[in-house]
Amino acid sequence: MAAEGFSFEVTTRSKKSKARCGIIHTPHGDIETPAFVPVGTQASVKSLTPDELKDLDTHLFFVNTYHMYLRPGLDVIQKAGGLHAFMNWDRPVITDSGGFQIFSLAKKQELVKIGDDGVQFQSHWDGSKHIFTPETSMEYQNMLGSDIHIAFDDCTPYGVTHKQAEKSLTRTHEWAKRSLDCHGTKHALYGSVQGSVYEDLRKKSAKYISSLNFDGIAIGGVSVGESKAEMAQVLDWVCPFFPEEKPRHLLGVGELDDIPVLIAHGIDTFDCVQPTRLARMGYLYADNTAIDINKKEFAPDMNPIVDSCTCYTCVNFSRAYVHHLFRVRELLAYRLATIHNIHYMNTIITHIRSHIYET
RNA sequence: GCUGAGAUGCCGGAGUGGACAAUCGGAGCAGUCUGUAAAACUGCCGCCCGAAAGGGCUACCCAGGUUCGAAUCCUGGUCUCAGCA
Repeated sequence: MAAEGFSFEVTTRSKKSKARCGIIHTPHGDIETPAFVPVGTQASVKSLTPDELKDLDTHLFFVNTYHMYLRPGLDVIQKAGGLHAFMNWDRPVITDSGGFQIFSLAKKQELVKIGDDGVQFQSHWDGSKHIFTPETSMEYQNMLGSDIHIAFDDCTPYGVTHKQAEKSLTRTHEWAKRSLDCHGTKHALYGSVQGSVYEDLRKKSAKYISSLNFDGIAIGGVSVGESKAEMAQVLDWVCPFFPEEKPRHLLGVGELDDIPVLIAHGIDTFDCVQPTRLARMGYLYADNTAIDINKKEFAPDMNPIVDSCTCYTCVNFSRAYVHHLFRVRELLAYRLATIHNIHYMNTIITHIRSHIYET
């Protein structure tokens, strides 16, 4: 039984690779795949308005349940009429389960305690303690009303032993089952594949998650410190097990050079902080790399960031101007940079899509 | 002109006899960033040698002096600011 109003169709398959084009249908509209999914952790893709996101041809973005739960609080979002109404975004939204924060908050400080039943978080705002379980994560995501939910999982850091990864994976699988059991069909739910960099665990996980009645597959536990070769290998192991008719989301990946690789593996959507974060640091995509617009050499440079780029930033402003804005820390800098980087990402993907159509 | 305050590295600004090449900001320079505690973080930041440890040199307005030792104390300059005439 599929989630209400949710379906996926593959429209084209590449003959050269596992790449495919498709459409994810959701109650808030369609998502053409492959697609880059910008991250808007706290119900905002930093510095952009929803209208700007739409103009960039973004159809789906990523919000974090843990962050929404802490602030503004789910009661506020419910009062607003759900996440979509709260943010004034009428296109689809995908929410994270909170699973990644186990990894992320534990990395720097001990803000997290993991047990088999669930996880105790200490709020990064005020230190107050909160418990997330598969059941509460599903409940919270339902309260948010996002279109795609992710099962509660345990993301292992790079360097864990096989034994640790196995223990964590067992937990993730139990949590996957529990997530599914209590979730309902009002929204789509993706199961999360883990297993670190171990072939047997990854394959086991891919097989298991594929066997359950999820609406889609999420691959987690990558881009946590392993090499790009290792990441590609994980995709090699895992992707053949996935049902063709289900969409696959790769969690947290999306550096420029990752894109062709992940698409060739048959990934349909992928989210990543990198393009928007780099933008805010002044790193702007150009010629398949990023230029640091803060550098002095750009001070008198009257060219656009990228000559051929048709984004709002490149059409209207020079490198010199964007350089200036960053140097004096004007807020417009972050916005113009973010617009450019998302546009750049989307342009690359559109290009790859058309390539898949042709082959 | 009188009275008072002060002059510190690119800038702001600590330090008021040894632990000072000099706290801390800012600027500058370099680097990091992949399900965002990120408009963040890290390093360098007098000159020379060294990968580093470390060593050498020149330094806290100028000129003298006291002292084993001075950015710090004394004398005399120069300049700046505030108040009063």
